[in-house]
Amino acid sequence: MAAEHPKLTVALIVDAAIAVADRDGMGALSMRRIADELGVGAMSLYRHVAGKDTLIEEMTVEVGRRFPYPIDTEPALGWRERVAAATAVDWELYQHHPWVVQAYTSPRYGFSIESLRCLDWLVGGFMDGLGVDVEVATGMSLTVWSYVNGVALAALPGLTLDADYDGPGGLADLIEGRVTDPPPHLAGLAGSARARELTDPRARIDRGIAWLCSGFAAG
Amino acid sequence: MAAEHPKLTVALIVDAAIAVADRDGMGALSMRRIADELGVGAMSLYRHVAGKDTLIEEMTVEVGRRFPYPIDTEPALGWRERVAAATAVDWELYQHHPWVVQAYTSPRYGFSIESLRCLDWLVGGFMDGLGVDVEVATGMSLTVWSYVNGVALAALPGLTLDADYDGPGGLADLIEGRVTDPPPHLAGLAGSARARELTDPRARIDRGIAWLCSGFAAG
DNA sequence: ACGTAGCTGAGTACGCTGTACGCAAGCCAG
DNA sequence: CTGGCTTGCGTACAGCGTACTCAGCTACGT
Repeated sequence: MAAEHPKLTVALIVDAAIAVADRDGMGALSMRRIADELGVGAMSLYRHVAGKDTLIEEMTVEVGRRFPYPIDTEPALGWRERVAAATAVDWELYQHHPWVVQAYTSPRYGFSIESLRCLDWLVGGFMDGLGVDVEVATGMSLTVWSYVNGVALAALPGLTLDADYDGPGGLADLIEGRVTDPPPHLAGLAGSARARELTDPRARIDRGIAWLCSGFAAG
Repeated sequence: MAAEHPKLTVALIVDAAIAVADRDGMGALSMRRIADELGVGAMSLYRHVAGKDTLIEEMTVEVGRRFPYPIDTEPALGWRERVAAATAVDWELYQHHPWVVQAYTSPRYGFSIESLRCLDWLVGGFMDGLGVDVEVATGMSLTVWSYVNGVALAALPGLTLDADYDGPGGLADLIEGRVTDPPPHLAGLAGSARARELTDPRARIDRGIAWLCSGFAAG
């Protein structure tokens, strides 16, 4: 007590929850841990938050607000620049808060009003730059988002609690030559320096986005 | 024990676990539920399975075996056909066992030896059809996989237990005109029949794959 | 100044989870 | 028949989300 907690608002709870998730991962995020972080009883949180699911949704909205697309700061960007900016911002977000990738998984990608504004920004770029209609432009935008999410998700280090899994997966083992009797074509990857780029998520995103943009431009 | 259980092998446990996950979802998958399914004590499972994580991994391997790529049955397919076949098989797998998409999330995409064979098949198609080297071909294959996963993940109905979320997301609301004051470009989606295709995951996959293949072909 | 209504935080408790540990029963070799 | 070894089971523990109840403070009408 002793007036240690300013007031215990929902914003405070969301901040504490983000701190816990950043530090210990989504698997360690529990109402009791959050309450401990605030020096408060677990049930006190429920005065301000409906439940864990909605808390997580508010967490994703909050961190999304902290990593905004340059919608207003760079309004005149071309469609390729917008795609690059969007993936860069998303990637930065995932680097600072890996748990959001999982969070996007469960409550079905909020599509908050802010998300719609971001989507609209991408869509506008495609429409102006490529002359496509809204439907096609939206499809392109969603494709970019899905791809970035897909790569980020697969690249997540230890998502829930599986610290036993050593590295980035069997592909790295294969490249490093630790796989006996690899399939014929993939055998060529063993020891290849350029193949090591395949295990770098950021590089994978850029390559994939380049292919996608090439496909967009080809109509 | 009245010889009711044939023997309680690991295969039996995996089958029961798959049945539970199919019926009640990944969120309801617990060791006790699996044991009940088999008419067996919960701790008995641990004689044959190291833990829940490894069980889930064995489940994904098993369902993967049930939905094989047409590697041996259709060896002469071109690269576009291989991509189409791979996405079709993956999609079918996700339809029958939605929980695998989540499972791929956690234990960091097994990349079992069987997965490597599938990857190799795609890689071979790209190398033969487009004349690219192993590194590029592997990048293309991984891009396809990541994209399909990304779409499937976002399209999952109720992943854990959030039955409160009604539909496929705010985008559908926007298309149906249930969003007040939508962003400028996206406003054009309201009431568009063609926009409804944007909420169909299968169609989204095909569109995105088409753009990707176009980008692959463009070099 | 005082009574009171309402808000806030905390405690207890329930049912669920994964699983470490130890014990009982059956099978098979000697 | 006897001893080991395998297999299944029951108990127990720590942790989870959260429904319900109650104590204490705040603020306001009178």
